[in-house]
Amino acid sequence: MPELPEVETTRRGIEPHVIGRTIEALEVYEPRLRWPVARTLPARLAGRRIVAVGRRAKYLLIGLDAGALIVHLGMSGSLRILAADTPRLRHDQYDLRLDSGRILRFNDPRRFGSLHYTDADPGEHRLLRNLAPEPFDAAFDTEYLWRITRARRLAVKQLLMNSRLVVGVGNIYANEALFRARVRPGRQARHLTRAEAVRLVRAVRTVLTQAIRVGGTTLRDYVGADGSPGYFRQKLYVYERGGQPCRRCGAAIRHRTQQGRSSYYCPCCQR
DNA sequence: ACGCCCTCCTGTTGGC
DNA sequence: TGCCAACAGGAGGGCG
Repeated sequence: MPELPEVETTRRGIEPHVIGRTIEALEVYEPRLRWPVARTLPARLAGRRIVAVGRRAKYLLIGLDAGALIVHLGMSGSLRILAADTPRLRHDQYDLRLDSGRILRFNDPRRFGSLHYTDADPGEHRLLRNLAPEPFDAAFDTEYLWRITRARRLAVKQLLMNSRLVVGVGNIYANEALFRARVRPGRQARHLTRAEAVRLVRAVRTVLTQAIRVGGTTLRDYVGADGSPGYFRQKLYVYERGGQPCRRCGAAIRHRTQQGRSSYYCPCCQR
């Protein structure tokens, strides 16, 4: 599912194809996404030039000469660069037609993705305003994690997946980071030790970095801008490995449902 | 303030 | 073999 590494891979993949290009048209085939795509969007975008492609948490920010697009891939979305005459497939939801003769095409079987336009600073948009610091920012350090875990009774995995506290980490990377930090997903945040906080900050960063390096994780739908899958699935230690031997110690990986989400951990390596 | 739960959606899977 | 229910999950919003 698109988490930070998949969004960053998409950002890097589309950037060279869209920077400096002018948007000829936005064609919306299915406006019923996570939030309805504004009917006024095509008129606003026609003729705008793309000047930057950024990312904040799991949001892609496409900077225009006036305003910006805020794109979310949801849980099954992907953005691809294609020739303008590429036949449409099932679940293609919108196309951004560029003056290069190519299109930026959004495909999303489950329609949890979204597309917004803002004429102000995207960071002030209601979707971005309350997000936690980026995992690679200096602000995301042991001190920060220590502070937000004190007095919190929620499970540390829920904390990692709460975008007001930590961004970019979804179910896959939360499980993987916790394995690397040797902390069980169900542990209460407030019971994290200082040493574990140090390891967890490091683990979040390294797992995201390593995933970005191989183009993210493809379970089913996700592909990068050129249509190629991510290869981090082969590097997973626990996710979707219930019952299989731990790659570190050989014990059977456990699976359990936590707040309706799958958690995986090694009963031997993780405390 | 905190934290749980619901909701959106559809392809896949597993059980009977 | 075929049908249907359960499941998966990002994340905002509602509620206790």
